[in-house]
Amino acid sequence: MADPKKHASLFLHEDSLHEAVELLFFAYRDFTGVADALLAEHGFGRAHHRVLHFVAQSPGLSVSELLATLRITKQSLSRVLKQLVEQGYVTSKASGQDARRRELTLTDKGQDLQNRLAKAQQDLILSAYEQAEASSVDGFRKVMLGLIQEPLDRARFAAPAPQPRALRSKGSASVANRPLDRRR
Amino acid sequence: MADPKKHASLFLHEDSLHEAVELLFFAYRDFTGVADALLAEHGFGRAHHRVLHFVAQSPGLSVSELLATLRITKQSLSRVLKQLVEQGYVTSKASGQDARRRELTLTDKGQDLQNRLAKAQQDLILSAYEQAEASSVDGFRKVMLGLIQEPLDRARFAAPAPQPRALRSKGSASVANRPLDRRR
DNA sequence: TTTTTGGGTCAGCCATATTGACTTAATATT
DNA sequence: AATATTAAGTCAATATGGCTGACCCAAAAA
Repeated sequence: MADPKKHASLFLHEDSLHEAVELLFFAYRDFTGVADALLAEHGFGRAHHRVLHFVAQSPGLSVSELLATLRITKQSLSRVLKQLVEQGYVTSKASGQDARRRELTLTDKGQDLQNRLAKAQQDLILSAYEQAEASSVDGFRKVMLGLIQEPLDRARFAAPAPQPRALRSKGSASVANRPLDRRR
Repeated sequence: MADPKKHASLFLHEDSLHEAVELLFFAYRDFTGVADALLAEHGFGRAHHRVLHFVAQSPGLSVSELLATLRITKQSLSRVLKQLVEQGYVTSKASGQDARRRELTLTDKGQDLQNRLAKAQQDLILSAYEQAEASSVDGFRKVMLGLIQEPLDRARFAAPAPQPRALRSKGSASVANRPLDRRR
């Protein structure tokens, strides 16, 4: 709205706003769908998958950090987390610094399942990337980022275009290895 | 995988596969979130929203068509559909051609709610479009389309680049006005 | 006439979410 | 040292939105 020229060009795509609503519905339905069969084999659901994903990404994160990311209540998390811990997919050990905090990590068994779940979804994304042009990937990324409302969640994703060399470490230190935000 | 050159360029973006998984999670969470407050005011949930959306898009569609799109069972749909009909958001009348079929349409009340729900989500999408470059929208669209597994659902979206003139009618006959696929 | 189809319904189950209240242990504050 | 706050866990009750299985009815098709 701020830049009238920009808005004018977007006006041409007004139908595409409606279309985008459906694209999100169908794409997300199928994106989650590819992991469901695998989860069902283990008697798990999507809630378990989300826990595995975020624990895999930030090993050692605490229960309250996980709660903030998932945006569910402690009671809701406790049920699935308890199953994952009891069945040996996740370990929960008290922190050295603060013994109240429980640091969550995946066991080998948990990592193995998470790897297979991630592969199923990443294969789908790869095939979508292959069907589009290479330039589409960056556009996809920018629009998706714009859909994320919560600034803290948006901050999880490194800036794409303007990358100060100082911030790029040698390894592929993507967002995957950065600790979650610990601010209250 | 078929084209090794293409794959090589995608290889550079391997981290982006992992990133895309999270983008989908957060973007979809916030995308659905903007409609939730409005739905809650009416005592409805996302299931009601989906019915309103698809009935609005294809007025007169049948129950079985809606079931196929939503991929839920008749029993699951019946609960929410019954509420929507009883509370005067949706009408269900027997078809002239085939009296077994019930043709679903929105009442003015239903259309009004659907308009407000759509606006909330479309405002979010517009703001995401504005934050990205204009070229990003097409990339977003192509990748999202590639994520849709079901060919019938993918066919809902008109081809973007190669548009045979014969298929383009005069009005803005977007996907919104095309009847749903009636194949089994 | 018989079968199939579209739609509806009853009954029960499961997964995932919610709120509210409470406990425990550890850390922080005063 | 006493008190408050925090992180985590738990119990109980409730809601939503899925599911299966078993039916029924009426209309259309075979």
